[in-house]
Amino acid sequence: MPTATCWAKVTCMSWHKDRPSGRKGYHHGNLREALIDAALMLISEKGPGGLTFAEAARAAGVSGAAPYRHFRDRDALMADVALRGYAEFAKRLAEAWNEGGRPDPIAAFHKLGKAYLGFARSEPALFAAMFDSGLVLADHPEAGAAADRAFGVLRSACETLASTLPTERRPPALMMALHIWSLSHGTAALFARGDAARRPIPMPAEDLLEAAVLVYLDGLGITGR
Amino acid sequence: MPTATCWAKVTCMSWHKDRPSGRKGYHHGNLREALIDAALMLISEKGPGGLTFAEAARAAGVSGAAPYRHFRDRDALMADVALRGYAEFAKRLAEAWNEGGRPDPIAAFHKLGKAYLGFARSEPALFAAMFDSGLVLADHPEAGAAADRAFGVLRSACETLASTLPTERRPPALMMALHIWSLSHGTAALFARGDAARRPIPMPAEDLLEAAVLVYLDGLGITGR
DNA sequence: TGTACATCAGTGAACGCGCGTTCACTGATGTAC
DNA sequence: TGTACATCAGTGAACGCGCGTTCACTGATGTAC
Repeated sequence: MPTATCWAKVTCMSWHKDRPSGRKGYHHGNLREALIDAALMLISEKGPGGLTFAEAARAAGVSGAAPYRHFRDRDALMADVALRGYAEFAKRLAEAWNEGGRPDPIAAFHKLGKAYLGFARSEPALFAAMFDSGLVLADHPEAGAAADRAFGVLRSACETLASTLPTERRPPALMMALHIWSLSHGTAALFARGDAARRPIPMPAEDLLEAAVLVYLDGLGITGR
Repeated sequence: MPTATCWAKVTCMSWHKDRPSGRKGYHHGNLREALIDAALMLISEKGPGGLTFAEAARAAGVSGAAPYRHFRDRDALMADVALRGYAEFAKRLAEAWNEGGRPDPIAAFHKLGKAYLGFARSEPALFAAMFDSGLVLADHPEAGAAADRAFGVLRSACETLASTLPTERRPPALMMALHIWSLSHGTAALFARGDAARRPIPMPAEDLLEAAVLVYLDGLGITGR
């Protein structure tokens, strides 16, 4: 499976069967995707601040005016990257939860956490666009909706786990989901992100998070036995 | 007590008794502090990417060349802001832990969490310089040392709490500290930060974090009774 | 099937702007005597 | 106490550069007939 970072490139190559090496002649063929791909490269190399319209155009091999056919401005490009990030994020979380779902919900819950960290590690540019770009989700409803979908996966997983407890000891699923999100996000942002801002720790971030989730679930009375 | 954001301004005003309204004549008197103060303002208004050498000079009321007397480049200025951020952060965490320390360590532990969130909320510019500026701590030993001091407070608090348990049920303090840091940082970065990137939730972030810490400590067998 | 035409996507030249950086300079401060 | 001088901190003009943005344009594509 291609990573999201190279997705646009792959898409560009396969967009038209007769255009296997990308561009041919006057028209680019798939500039929008190429710009997003360039944005990912720039963000992962220099951080969200390193994304400029001009350099994205250069990386895509077009003139500086061409991007205006596809994005209103730099912010619109960043928002589109973030939107794709949230969509891919939601997809991966849903896969992690659904695949290991039925037999053992606690194991699936741990897979969900690993998917969170795995996303931060393998897609640092998307992660940065989503969480470090200063983008205000309220200004970008589509991205906000994708983010809500991702959170929805987490929340329904928490509902499933909570429902294994008798009602009088059952925690609110929303609270539980916010707790797990905070824990996963803190671990990812501090110790698992795939860029230079990662802080080194003497154990895999996955182990750290799994231990924390175990302790937390234990505190709720969800022990897996 | 003045916030750190206005600290430089206060310092500038009181630096020389005979210079109550700041600058007087050719020399600025305290430009270094004024530049840091300007940097805080710019970061809180436009994010870490919005900090430029030129605009900081303008905000401090000096020519564009003046900052070079005090900082090698923009990065050095950002690093100094982050250093101050970590120092102030460590100080506030230590105060929170020490003030409510003796009688009830669990209450003090919750105060520590509130201090983390309070810092993110009241000093968004310092918080962004520390965690969202792309600064690599390994390149700035002083800032790294201040960050280590902050983490040290958390770690010794965890040691105190862990030592209330019998040795066979005692968790490693390092792991515990990393868990609490992840949880606090995730909550702060997602729900408590004092800028536009904060995500709205239907309860105070402090309550959310306190509940999570309670559950977590419960999971470790630290119940406060 | 061929041709005329509308539409689309990218060109390249141009402009203003703000940033980073250097430079010789100059006003203020402090200190040696 | 006064004076000469070294040092320091900031000036302002200058330069190159890259970015954002607009514009009339042009080559390619698709479609009506």
